[in-house]
This record gives sequence, C-alpha cells and structure tokens, in this order.
Amino acid sequence: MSADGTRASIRAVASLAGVSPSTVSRALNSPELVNAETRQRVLDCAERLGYQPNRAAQSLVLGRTRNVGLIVPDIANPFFAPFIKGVEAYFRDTEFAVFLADTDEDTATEVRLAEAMVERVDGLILCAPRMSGTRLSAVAAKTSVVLAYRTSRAAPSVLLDFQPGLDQAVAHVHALGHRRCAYLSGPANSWSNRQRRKFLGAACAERGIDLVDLGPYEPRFTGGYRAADEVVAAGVTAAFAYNDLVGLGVLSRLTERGVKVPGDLGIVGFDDIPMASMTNPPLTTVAMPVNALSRAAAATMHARLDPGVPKAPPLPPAAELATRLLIRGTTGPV
Amino acid sequence: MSADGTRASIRAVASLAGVSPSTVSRALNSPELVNAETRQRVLDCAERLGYQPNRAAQSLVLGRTRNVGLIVPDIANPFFAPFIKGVEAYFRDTEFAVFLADTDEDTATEVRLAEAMVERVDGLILCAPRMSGTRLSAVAAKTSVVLAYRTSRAAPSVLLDFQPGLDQAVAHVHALGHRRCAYLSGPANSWSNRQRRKFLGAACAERGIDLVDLGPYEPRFTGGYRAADEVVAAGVTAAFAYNDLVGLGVLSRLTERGVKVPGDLGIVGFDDIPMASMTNPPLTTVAMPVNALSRAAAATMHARLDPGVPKAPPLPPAAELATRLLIRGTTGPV
DNA sequence: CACTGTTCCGCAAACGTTTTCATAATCGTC
DNA sequence: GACGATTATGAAAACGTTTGCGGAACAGTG
Repeated sequence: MSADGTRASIRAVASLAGVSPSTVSRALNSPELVNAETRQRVLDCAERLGYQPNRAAQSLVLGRTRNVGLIVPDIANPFFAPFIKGVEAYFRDTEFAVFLADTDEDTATEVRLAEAMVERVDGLILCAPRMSGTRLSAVAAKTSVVLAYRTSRAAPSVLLDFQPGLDQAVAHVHALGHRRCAYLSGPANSWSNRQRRKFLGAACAERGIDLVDLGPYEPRFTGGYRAADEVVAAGVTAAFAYNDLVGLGVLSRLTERGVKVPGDLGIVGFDDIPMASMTNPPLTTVAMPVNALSRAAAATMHARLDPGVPKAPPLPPAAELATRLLIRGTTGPV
Repeated sequence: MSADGTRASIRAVASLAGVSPSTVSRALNSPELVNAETRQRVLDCAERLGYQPNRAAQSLVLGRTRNVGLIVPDIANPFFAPFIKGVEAYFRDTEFAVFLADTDEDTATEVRLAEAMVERVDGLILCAPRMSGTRLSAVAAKTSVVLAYRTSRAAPSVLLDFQPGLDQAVAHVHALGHRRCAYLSGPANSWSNRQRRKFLGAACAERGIDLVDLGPYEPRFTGGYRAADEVVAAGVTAAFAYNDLVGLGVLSRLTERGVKVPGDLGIVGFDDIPMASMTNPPLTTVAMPVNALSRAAAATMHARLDPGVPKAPPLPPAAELATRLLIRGTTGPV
C-alpha cells in the first residue's frame, strides 16, 4: 500500500525487487519458471506494496475477463433465489466473479441484457430464457453459454427431471381417491410449463384420472388467487398448480371463501419455495433440487471456460436432479 | 459481424472508413469533434462490422471499469430482493453493469467479497454490512462506497426513517387498547435492530405502554416460531416482531396452538415482504419504501462515479424514505 | 577446453483503446 | 491576398500486463 494514493504497478514491485517486470509476472503466474529465491523476494515486495494486478490490463492481453454472467427472469421470485445462490457460491472459490441481471420477465429486456453482458464476460448462464431460438444461437455464437430450464442445439443445458415428482404426485392423489383434477397452467410459452403439463398428462392418463386444463394464469400469488374460483367452478377435487405461488394464491382465496382444504379441494404446488411450508395448512408440493441444478450449471460453465479445471463430474448423477413429492397439509382423502 | 470469428477492432472500421483509428474513436465518443459526414461514414462502417469497443482496453486507458458492485447479506431474504432489483433497474439504463454478491450473512465472507470486488468495480454499494468500522474504512479507501442500512464516517449512506411507521404502529396498538406489549428482538449487533428498538421504546414510553424485550431471535421464520411460546408466556397482548419473517413464524405457531390472532394476541411485523399479505389473517406490518431507498443508493453512487450525471436529487425527499403502517388482519381490539 | 543443454532472466512486442500534440485545410477579416 | 483563428484529422504515446525470443551464466560431457 503505497503512501500516495496511486496503486502499485508491476513495475514498482519489479524495481523494488531489482528484477524486470517480466520476472515479476512470471513469479506470480508461473512460479516454476523462476528461481526459488528471487521468486520469494518478488513475492515479498509485492506483498509489501500491496500489489494487485490490474485486471483490465490482464484481460486485454489475455483476452478473457474472468467474469461470468447470470441472467434470471426475476430475482424476487423465491424460486430463483436458490439458483442464484448456488451459482454465486460455486464461483466464490474460483477466479471468476459473477454478474447478475434480472429481466423482469421481459423478453426484450432479456435480449438487451444478454447483449450488454456479452462484452463483459467469458460466459453466460441463462436461466429459463424466453428469447427465441435464433436469438439464443446468436448470443451463443459470441460467448459460451449454459442454459438452465431450457434446451437448445446452440448450447449445453442443465435440466431437472420433472417426471419422478409428478408421478409421485399423481400416484398420491390417486391413492387418496381423486379422479378428476385440474392443471393450473403457467405462461404458455414457457418450457417449464409445457414439461409439467406433459408429464402430468401422461401420469394422469396412465392412472385414469381426468385432467382439465385451466388458465394460463400469471405465475404469481395473484394468478392463483384468480384461479381459485375457476377451480371450484370446474368441479374437480384436486388441483395441480403451475408453481407454489399459484398454489398459495388458490389456498388463500379458498380459505377466504370457506372452502375447506384439503377437505373440499386438494392442492399440489410445485417448487417448494420457503413460503410453502409456512402456510396453514402447509402446501403439498413437488420439490426441485435447485441447488444441485445450479451447481451443475456453474460447474458446466466452469469446465467450458477453464479447461484446467479437474474435469469434475460435469453433471451430477441423474438421481440428484430428480424432483420429488413433499406431502404436507393440502392433500387428503376426497 | 466479420465472417471469421474474430471481433472487429477499431482499426478495422478505421481502414474500412478510410480514416485513422483516432477519428473512429472520436466519432464514437466526442461527435462534435469530427466532421458530420465522415462521422456518419464511420458510424455506418462500425455498424456494418458489428464493432463493439473492447471494454478491457477502454478500462485500461480510462482507469475506470464502469462496473459497480453490490453486496447484500442474503439474496434469498425477501427483504433484500426489492433492494437488489431497484439497484439493477437503476443501472440498467446507464453505462454501468452491476456485480452482485451474497455474503450468506457471514462477516468473513463479506470482507472477502468486498476485497475481491474492489479490483473489478468503480464503486461498491454495501447493503447492511456487518464488517467492522475500520474494515469499512479500509474498503472505502480503495473504492467509492455507498452504504445502505448503516452509517459510517467513511462513506455516505442511505437510510430509512423508521420513526413514522413505528409511531403509527404504536398509536394503532394503543388505540386498540393494548397496554403491555413485547418486542421480539433481532440480531443484537444489527443497526436495524437497534433503530427499531429505540423508536419503538420511545413511542411506547410516550403513550404509557409497557414494552418487554424478548429474544434475540434469528431473523427468520424459525426464529418467530420459537418466539411464539415465549410471547404468550410473557403475558402481553401484542407483539412487535423484528421483521415479517419473525412475525409470520409467531403467527404460524400461534394458530397451531389455537391461540387466536388477533383476538388473543396482536402481531405487528416489519418490512412488508410479499408473503406478509398472503397469510391468513394477513399480517399488519410497517412497510419500508425499499424501492425508493435502493434507487437512492444507486443514484448516490452514480453521482459519485459520473460527475456528468445531471446532479439529480441526490436523495429523494425525506418523505419518500419514511416507513408507514399497513393495517391488516393481525391486530384488533384487546 | 570446446561443446551442448539447462536454467534463469531481460527486452520488446502485443493487446485495443483514448488523448495529446502537431499539422493541414478552410474560413473570415482587413 | 496575406494572416490569424478555427476546424478536421493523423501520428504516436500511454495505460499495465503477458509472453516469445534470445542471451548469459552455468553445469555436464567428451
């Protein structure tokens, strides 16, 4: 830490140590190339001056920023928080720092942010992107991208296996005697929504349960609130919500109306957000191992950016990415 | 977009436009210095080649990264999400990008992250930092920092005015006939906790309400869950929770025990997180204009970094930063 | 002692910008 | 029509690193 405000450059430590800048650089980056004792001297001097390499200069010559970008639809959505946390936690112990951006669930914003990010990062993790396939390819052409909750030919992706959880949910509901259920659909253009609907439909068909489609509803509390009345009108005995927020909205409106849950109507949510376990009754829901997923996304990206990384299992065993049913208080015998 | 994968440099557009790199740079950055028609030509060429200035090179020569850092205790805490969103939204329309980091509520992590950030940003927004004052000064010496939910001599800070909301809450509870209340304390070393306790104590004293201190509890749902039994044991008729999460925990445990809310016990939360309005009954709480606060933090930072910014109101009128009571379902006549 | 190999280190180029300084061209003025 | 002022542009230095290349010193070998 020099007394004058100006930060120490590599030259400063070089002259203090009585060597050339090249040697300082080597001492720092490729220790095996420099004599052990000069190296120690250099390190001491660097320490003494509080030398920190200028990242802009490094980036310029190396052509890499050592930053990665992360774009999610909505930070405030309790479903994405663990994803973000997982990615942040992963990169915390690496040389990479992460840029986070929130698209406000808006496709145009998403595209703009992706463009802006591209200039500042080596790689981009896109969480549940809404942009078109060709747009996606364009982005992937400029930087390496990893996708979560979405597939594409242009980039590798990490996904959850919805089937086990959904199977369990349907089996559970069937065992309780429900034969006519509703699916409360989320955003029509969302991959997650289509997946959920697909596996749900299959599982219901297999067990002879009638599945009626309602919605789409916005994937938030208010969406579920609105859905509730349509659900009772539909004459079903149980409802699968697109996600927990929707399920919670339904629950809230229903208790307000005096409809008994789970007595009159069963509710199954999706995601297992923290709030789901705090209501009364707590929400039966399909839990997603989001943490494993986000770490998988981060690890995949890391492996792409740094070939040196101990090629750790690029993807965790499929079992870890399987969803599963959490039976709580909103489902019971018809 | 050149056919070969390599990105176009300023030289490429210069030679295409038949001018020198200097002119291209000027055409892009100081249009008034270059002849209108050559400027147009340069712009066209740049467009045609898909030219994007290399940020590392710019940073190197300009000595600024045009990045700002944001460090919060916990992304998943619904209280911080709007803060993050506000900051992100503000900088979305500027030349700055934001680095987000989450400390997991851990002081050591916070310090490490701050150190790591310093190298990559022009400024750092610290939200409710836990680090020591001297640590804080050290960081502030290396980059410009703006504080939220914390004061320090070393850096400007943005704060909420807790008094109005707390006054209203106490007046409300008093009007309902409560004369003996509890404060469910949060983390002892937290500035927010001390502030809340202070104004609450003053307002209660003023109106002749007995205030008994309970806790500290961890500032989460489970903390409140644990607090609930101690609250009924304390023989009070209403409780002010450190925050909504705690309030919700209390509510949940109480309904579980069959204690009527608000009949037997009133609960007042703090923060107005989304979940607070979704429970049954919905939580009476003191709302914080977090969005205004986060934008104030962002604007303050922006003004520090870019003197050119239209010195907009560096801080919004105090009124906008005032908390206020939201009366919902968890308070009623004793 | 001459040769070949190693080990260690310095020189200088390169990365892609911005900006100072100098110069050429144009203009207005008397 | 000469002259200072103004405008438009280019050449080159600078920002702080990394790294290819080559040289010096030294060790080992015949």
